[in-house]
Amino acid sequence: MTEGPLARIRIDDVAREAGVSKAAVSFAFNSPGRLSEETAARIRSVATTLGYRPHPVARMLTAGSTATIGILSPQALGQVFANPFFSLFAEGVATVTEERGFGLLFISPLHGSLERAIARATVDGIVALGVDEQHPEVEAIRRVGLPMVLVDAPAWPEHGSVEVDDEGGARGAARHLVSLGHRDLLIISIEPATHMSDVSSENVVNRRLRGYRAVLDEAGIALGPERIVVAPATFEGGEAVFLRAWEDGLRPTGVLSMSDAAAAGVLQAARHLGIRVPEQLSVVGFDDLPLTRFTDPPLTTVHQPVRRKGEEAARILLEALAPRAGRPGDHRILETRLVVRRSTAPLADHRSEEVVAND
Amino acid sequence: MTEGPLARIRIDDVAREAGVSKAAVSFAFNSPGRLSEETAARIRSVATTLGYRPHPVARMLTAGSTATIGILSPQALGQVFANPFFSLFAEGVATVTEERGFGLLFISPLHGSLERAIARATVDGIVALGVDEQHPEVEAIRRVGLPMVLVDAPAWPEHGSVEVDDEGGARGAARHLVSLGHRDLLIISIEPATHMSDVSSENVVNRRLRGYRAVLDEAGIALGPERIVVAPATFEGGEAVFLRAWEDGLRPTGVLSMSDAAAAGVLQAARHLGIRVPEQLSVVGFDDLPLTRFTDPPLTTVHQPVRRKGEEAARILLEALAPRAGRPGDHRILETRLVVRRSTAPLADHRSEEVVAND
DNA sequence: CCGGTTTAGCAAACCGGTTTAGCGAACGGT
DNA sequence: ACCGTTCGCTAAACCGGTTTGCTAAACCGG
Repeated sequence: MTEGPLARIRIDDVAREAGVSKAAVSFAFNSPGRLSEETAARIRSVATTLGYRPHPVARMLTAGSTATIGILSPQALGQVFANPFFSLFAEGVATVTEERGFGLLFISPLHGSLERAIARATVDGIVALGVDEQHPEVEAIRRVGLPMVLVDAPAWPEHGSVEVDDEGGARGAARHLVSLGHRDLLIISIEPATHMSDVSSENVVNRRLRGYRAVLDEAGIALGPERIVVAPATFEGGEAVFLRAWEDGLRPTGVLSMSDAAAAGVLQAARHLGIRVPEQLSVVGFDDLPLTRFTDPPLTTVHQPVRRKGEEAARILLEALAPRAGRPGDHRILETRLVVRRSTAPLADHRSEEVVAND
Repeated sequence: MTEGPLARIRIDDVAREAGVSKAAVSFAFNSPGRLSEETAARIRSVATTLGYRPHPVARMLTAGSTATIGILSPQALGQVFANPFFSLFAEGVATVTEERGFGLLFISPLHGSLERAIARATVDGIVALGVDEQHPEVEAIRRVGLPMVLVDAPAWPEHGSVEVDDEGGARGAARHLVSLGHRDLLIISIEPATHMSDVSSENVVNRRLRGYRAVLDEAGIALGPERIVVAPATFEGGEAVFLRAWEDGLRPTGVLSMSDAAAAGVLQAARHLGIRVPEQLSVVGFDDLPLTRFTDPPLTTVHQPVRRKGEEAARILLEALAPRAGRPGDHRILETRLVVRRSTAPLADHRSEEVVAND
């Protein structure tokens, strides 16, 4: 494939060929002022004809920095990239790291051990998604002395954090359905183990649930356990769980899904059952991922600024690495907002009765 | 944010604390056999209480390898992650690198220069997407002496490559529509500059176009230039370009799109125009990305094994890094196949006439 | 009790660069 | 003609580990 014999050109090779010391070669690139213009030019020309590139690892070692930051997630990378939420988040992180000239390394469990992966990672700092204070990994990172920013985890003095108002968003979604007259709802939660819409599952799920519940309680709507079902945050997951609920005799007029993908699956299930959306069933998703543009009808959902979350996390981290004047806070809480599209509509009266009867 | 004062623990600190030489400390971790079990244990315990982690960069320098591979793409990372094709590809690469204990670094132009980014990348090898032999970057990589695998680029002795039978896939798509009786077609090509479904645009686009054309020529179907339109590989792009074609008076009964996203946009445009799919319009996409699960109706499309493309690329690269017995070939060509779903149907006769009239 | 082998651990070289300290030659001023 | 700078470059230390070569002590059998 590529050459084996052709050994890499080292700085000494260039020095010898140009008849100077290796220090001179280094100067020729990094502090040309310390050499006569003539010699500097000669050295550079020798270097190019030899095809010399300074060894990045050696350079890192002396520089004491890697100019790279890591994105850490506790799942296997295969799962991570399958998750559109993550892609969007990474997009945000990448935009700012790239602009600042930083590389991006993905850190995931190596042979099952995140700790090992962290120890081996050549990064200046870490953006962690889906871990919170409790996770032992966080302690591991701190021990190594790496700056980090936790996403979707509560603030903490020792590191930066970026959060989103999940609870408020959930309240908005629930309020929307309630104000449309819906009282018979199905909540689709996210299964922790698999592909997650949002990775720091437990907390995010709880916060959203709290939001839904607050509004429903206030509206006097009972929320029995059979009304809260769990599904992986996938198209298939949402489809299956809604079909099952239907078979179980539930006849909700509104669905609150914690993930867009599952919401899209519900749309599909409804179509299959001959239920018209939004006339007979209202569906609200969560996250406002790009996939909402492909659904029919377009999905009403809770928008959260996923890309900006990535941007903010990266910004806070880079700020911590190279503190400058007027540094913004280490902790950010970003807003969520309901985006009403066409998968929700007022409760039709004739159905309302049927529903009550069913209740 | 994180502590500044707390300097990183070095190997000398451990050595001093344990009352041994730094060589001994190194042995305690890497060749425990060279130390008495007792001392080795003592050293390790001192190391853990001190929180010592060997500096990964220093270790790389002596090891002569980074245990990391790079994914290179000529676009900005922001665009890269926005591209579901890429996510899927990365998923494949990540799966095998992770399994083999390798890290994954994303390489993209730094301040506009891919060369610079390559020179700085601490990787043992590179999987390159969207570049071909002509690109000067490829030459740059070779100069640095890094093994690489080119994806969607023709085979070449010096490096590995993974391709897909784009032309055959396109033929399959065209044949499908022709055999359903369609003779009035619209081809939606991919705009090179923006978010691309497939990144090595020029070649991929040409290969697919060649495939479409071969079948249509054979069937005696004229393909005037007004029948080939270009759009970014996005939902909006497909939507807009179809609406424009319609306004221009074109009344195709079948659409061959080189990207799934644009095909989904066509579905949306058709809905907007009151055209029923597939009864009045057949649409075929390309790539078979996950988004096809969200469209209504489900999209007929040309499947290509994107994830496997990533897997194969990574495998070939790792094989080149650590050659083992029975190494598989350096070049792979993967198959494509038509997946017929519900966005295509036989041409209805009454429309056939209207179409001919229109031609 | 002695020579030979093993064992345990150390000092130093090395990986490939950057950076500091310093040295000889050219230069300028008087 | 002499002294103090400045200029241009080099030697050596350093970054933080790993690895090689070696030595001193312990161990062994005869």
